[in-house]
Amino acid sequence: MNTESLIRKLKECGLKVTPQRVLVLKAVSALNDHPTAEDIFRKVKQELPTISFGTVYNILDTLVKQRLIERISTMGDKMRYDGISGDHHHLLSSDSDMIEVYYVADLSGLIGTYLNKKKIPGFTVSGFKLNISGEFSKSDKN
Amino acid sequence: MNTESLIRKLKECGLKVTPQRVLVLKAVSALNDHPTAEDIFRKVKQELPTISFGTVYNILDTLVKQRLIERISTMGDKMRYDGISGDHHHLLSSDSDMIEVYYVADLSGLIGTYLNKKKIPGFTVSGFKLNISGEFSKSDKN
DNA sequence: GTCACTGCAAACCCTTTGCAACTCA
DNA sequence: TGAGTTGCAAAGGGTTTGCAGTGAC
Repeated sequence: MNTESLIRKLKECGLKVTPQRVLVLKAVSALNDHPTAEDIFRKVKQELPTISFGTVYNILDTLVKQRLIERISTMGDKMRYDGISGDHHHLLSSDSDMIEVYYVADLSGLIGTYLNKKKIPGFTVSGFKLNISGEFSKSDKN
Repeated sequence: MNTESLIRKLKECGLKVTPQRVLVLKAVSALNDHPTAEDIFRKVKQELPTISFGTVYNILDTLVKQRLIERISTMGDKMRYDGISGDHHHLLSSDSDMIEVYYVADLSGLIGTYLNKKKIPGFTVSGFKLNISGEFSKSDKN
């Protein structure tokens, strides 16, 4: 995603546009493998060596609150972030904290239709994510 | 779940049966609301006041490795555990780390059938969990 | 009797916070 | 200019680890 549209996104949320924020947002988008805060920190530091860890955390928090990125839940200990937009679910490795994205429009449709039809008492659904656990075969990346 | 069957489960996994392990396993089963390690610690401490936090963590780790309980992923900062067996998914509150169980055999069947039919290249599915996010209405418990 | 487990406390590590300096609007 | 943001460093809090003592088998 280009810098201009990232800046526009920040402005649309009423956030001040700082180099740090643009770079963090760009890094989360670029690192499409659900980076940890540290991954993002290292990536941004390449272009802006003066940035601090605290700032990265602050910015990530702000971006999550504005729903520009997502915090995703994993089995692991660290938080991971997801800048990917659109319908996707996650493949989680059983024996490591490897994650991959699984795009499946029709599966989302299937579940969405089901949840719409079958109301859940006392709960209003706003979204859902399917975590599929299993094992990656060796040939796969990483 | 009664104590005998808990003990049997431990033995089946080749684990030494200690009062601490039995009580932790019992607590996770009894606390059906996805307790944190601290919840479990407090519960067990009622019956065994000498137990320590470290032991609870150690035992939880062991039980997860033996697949007697599950670690579940939440948006929150703390780890939560799930001793519930059987097909169920989770309702996650958007604005707190409240979790509830959602039993739906047919939804699981729906997704399971889909995943069986549509193979994922480079990945062998062993299970899945649907995280449904949204809002609980006030009338609901808590 | 042996070896694994417990209890305790310190270490660890990721994340948050406080505050002075700075900067975008 | 001034409200909001950054950088830094220290604090915080959940989890892990090391080790001596204990207990299950």
